[in-house]
Amino acid sequence: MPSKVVNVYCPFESSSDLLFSLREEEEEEEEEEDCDSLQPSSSPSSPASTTSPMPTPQKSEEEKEKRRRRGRSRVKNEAVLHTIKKTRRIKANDRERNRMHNLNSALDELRSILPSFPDDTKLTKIETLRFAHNYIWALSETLRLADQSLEKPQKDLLLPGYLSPAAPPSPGSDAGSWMSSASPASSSSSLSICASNPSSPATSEDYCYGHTDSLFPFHSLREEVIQDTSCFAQYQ
DNA sequence: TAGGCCATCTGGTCCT
DNA sequence: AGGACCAGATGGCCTA
Repeated sequence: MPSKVVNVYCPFESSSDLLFSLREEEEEEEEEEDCDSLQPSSSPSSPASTTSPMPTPQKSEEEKEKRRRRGRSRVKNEAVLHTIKKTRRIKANDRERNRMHNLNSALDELRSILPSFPDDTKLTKIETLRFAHNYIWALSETLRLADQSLEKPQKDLLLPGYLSPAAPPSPGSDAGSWMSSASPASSSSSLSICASNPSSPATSEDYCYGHTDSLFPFHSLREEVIQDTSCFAQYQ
């Protein structure tokens, strides 16, 4: 059975603030437990009252003092352990937060080199990863076809115009075929629109959207480009 | 209002 | 032992 996770809202500016507060809290707990630790001497089940012979008043005071000290040190040890656990957790939380921030920064960098869509909505994490995958595939496919066309020039193999970085699709070109080739699956073909240099987003945008806004169903395309995972199979 | 996305916390596991 | 990584849980925010 999964334990219920309780999210604790942290109103503190920093871990040290929180630690300070925790210490105060623990000191209070400690005081309470100290009081408790004094109780057993009056308890009927206390070993002192059952196993040892009746102590003299002086000895009983010493025993009590010893017990007090033992109780205090036990509580102190528990409190220290508790504090150590808490500080470790806080440190681990900080690290985890930083780790996720780094991950998000990397995703932002990835987003920044991917062609953006006209509606300019930020890609979600999963969309970014899928789009990047498809984008890389489209670029490598472009290179492969370009190589082939160099090896077999002219009529043996015609590099589709839309896949040539030097020849982006013209407004009058067949948008349908442009979208439906050069992909492991016809449905993910629109990748080819992004087969331009990722390091030059402006060019990418020109290439991807420059003159084709009126031709291109970008919203459905976005779904298509990002969501299509069929080309994953090629690399699995 | 339901569902999607996200940030954060948390405990477990693996690695150095 | 401590840090990195991971997955589950939870709550907040936003949008259709």
